[in-house]
Amino acid sequence: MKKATEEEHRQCTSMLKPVRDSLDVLNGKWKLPIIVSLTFGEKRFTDITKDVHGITDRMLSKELRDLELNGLVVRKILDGYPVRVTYSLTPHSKSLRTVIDSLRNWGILHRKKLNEDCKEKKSSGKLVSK
Amino acid sequence: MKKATEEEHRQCTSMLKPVRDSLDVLNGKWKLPIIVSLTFGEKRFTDITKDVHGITDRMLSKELRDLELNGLVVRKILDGYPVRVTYSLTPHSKSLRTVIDSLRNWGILHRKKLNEDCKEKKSSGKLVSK
DNA sequence: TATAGTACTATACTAAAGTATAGTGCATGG
DNA sequence: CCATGCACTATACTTTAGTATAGTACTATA
Repeated sequence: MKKATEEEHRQCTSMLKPVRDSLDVLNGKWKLPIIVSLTFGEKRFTDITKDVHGITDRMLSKELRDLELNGLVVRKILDGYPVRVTYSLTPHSKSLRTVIDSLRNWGILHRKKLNEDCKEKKSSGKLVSK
Repeated sequence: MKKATEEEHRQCTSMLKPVRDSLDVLNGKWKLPIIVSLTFGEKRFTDITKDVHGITDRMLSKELRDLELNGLVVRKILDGYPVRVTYSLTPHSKSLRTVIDSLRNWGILHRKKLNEDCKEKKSSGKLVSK
């Protein structure tokens, strides 16, 4: 039995490593939302601002830089009179699709769950969430 | 074309909402790692500490409370001489499995990608990550 | 008797994430 | 000529996340 738990621990560690690698790159409130916005195609700075409700210019600017450094986003400058800049996903960041889909599905499930729980104990009014 | 972008914007928003719901619940450096640890079965406080490398007692204690409030973790007290406490996943948090798997797979992929990029420009030595 | 384990909490702190507000330079539209 | 849009940057700030260290009350073990 002692042996089994140690084996479990090893398994757990090897499962955790790549999960944490992902979390390191995708951390924070905004990176995934920005990527979701860009899954709908190349966009400009202000377009992303409009999609990702509540983000400030400063944050968007910073997060785009981070994502570019990590090879998830490409920045293209189109010269013209008002210089235009577009952002788009790299093939690599397109592989995040399954991550995003699973988060999206879970989000839907979780909200449904909260509603159900809410109905059960209607009076208590707890919603929790965070 | 104007119409199409507005339609896209609506689509994007409705995709983003549940993704952000998930992120709100799973935010931070530790929640998913803790859940991963518990996917291997009921565990005690110190066992989780050992699995989730680097977490402090304070953080673990706080995050477990958060997760319990959100209905993702159950705390059981087994009375005995040294009082023992165990934590386990709820059926609801077991539905996070696909989220975790996708993050894990992407983490593996991303690390592979970094290594490849590193080989290409061997001299430059950039690894970036964060 | 001393040490270590169990499941934490308390206090104090630093660092990182995020917000608020304003400003820049250039161009077009009314 | 004034306002607005574009793609940002700068400054200053607050909030949250996370770290470090210590301590508690109890028990079992050496």
